[in-house]
Amino acid sequence: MTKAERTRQLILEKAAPLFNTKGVAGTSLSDILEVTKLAKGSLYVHFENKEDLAHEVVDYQLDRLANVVETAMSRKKTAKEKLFAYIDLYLDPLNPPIIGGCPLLNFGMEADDTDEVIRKKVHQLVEKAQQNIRSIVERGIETGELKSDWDAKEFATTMFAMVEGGIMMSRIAGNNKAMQVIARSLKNEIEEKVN
Amino acid sequence: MTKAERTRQLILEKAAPLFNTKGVAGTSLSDILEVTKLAKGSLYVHFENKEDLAHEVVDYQLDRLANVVETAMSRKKTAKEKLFAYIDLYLDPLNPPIIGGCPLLNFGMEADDTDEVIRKKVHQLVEKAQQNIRSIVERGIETGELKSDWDAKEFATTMFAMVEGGIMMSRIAGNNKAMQVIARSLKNEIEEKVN
DNA sequence: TCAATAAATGACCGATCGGTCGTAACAATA
DNA sequence: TATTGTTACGACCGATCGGTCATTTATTGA
Repeated sequence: MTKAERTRQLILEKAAPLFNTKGVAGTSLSDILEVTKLAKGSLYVHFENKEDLAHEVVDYQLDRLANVVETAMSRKKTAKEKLFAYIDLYLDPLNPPIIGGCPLLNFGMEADDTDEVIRKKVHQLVEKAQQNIRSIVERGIETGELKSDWDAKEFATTMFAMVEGGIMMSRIAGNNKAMQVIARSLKNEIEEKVN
Repeated sequence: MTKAERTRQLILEKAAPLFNTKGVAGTSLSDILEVTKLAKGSLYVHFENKEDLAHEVVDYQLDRLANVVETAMSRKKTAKEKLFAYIDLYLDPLNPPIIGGCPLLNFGMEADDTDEVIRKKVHQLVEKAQQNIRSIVERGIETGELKSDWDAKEFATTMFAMVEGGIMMSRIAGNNKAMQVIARSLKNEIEEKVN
């Protein structure tokens, strides 16, 4: 890892939680300089401008999220276990694995009307996440673990919506009650589909 | 309505869609001056500062949302019809009744880490919306319209989460497919509980 | 080891930010 | 209609915004 690569990585790591909590518009370069302990000129060695940095930070955060999910699920064998692992990842939206909460929700809702580039990046991962859930259910049906009358695609959509909605509710409430109700409800629904 | 009241109302009306699409941090006073055709000093006749204006705009938007929901549901008689009316309100997140989309989602996700006052305002309406759904289900059970084994509170939480999650997904995707799947799924679930 | 290359610095820039205030225009009311 | 209180105005303020660049310092590879 060259010096440049290390510095670039440092900036992304330090800037990511700022953008994810305060938003892109709400985060200034001086905020980033403060946490990185770098001078302003250094930022521009590694990034074209604030917009470019924001886009790279989004990539960085979405990669992290994808990895967290991937790791948690790959540890499990059965479809049910994998789905439960996914749900468990989001059980505590007030102390989330990624500071500031789900970047899909945060960046997505800020960017939907303001930044087409970010919107598309977020969209890609939203699609991938649903595809992931869907594939697990479909494979579960194929192996006979899950009942075959289950609409995998529809379930993927509703499950994803419930999780994101639950995160929103819990973060707004300042407690995790909503998310716990939702997790229980989702797990019941899955349990009913296990043969 | 005095002159002051009219001007104040004008500012709220014109500023609301700006805040709801670009966010509070992403909206400048000059943006607001442009759409209101007012001079800067006028803003400060009616509001203390930008933060105060933002809080009043949030109140204004949440009142509007509450009214839209209230109006749509009060037209209907049965519990099923009322719940369907609620769902139908959100069927087209790309052309929503409130410009910029659901203010609970927009303001909520921006404010959860940055503005406690807004967070609490949003929280109140989120609670009220759930309570509303819950009451309708409970009354439906009492009148015998709905099956009595239905957990009204849990349903209110999951339904609200699904709708908000569906809005998020559709706005990020740039189409309404996700929301339509969710609406259909919710309506099926309700239909199954009708006696 | 040392020359060539790259990264880091921070003073500096114009633009824009949120906010103030003296003055002019207007509205309300007696 | 005259008077008084209110609203609207916009030049102005200091601070901060995102961004540049000549110079210094550090890294790299021959």
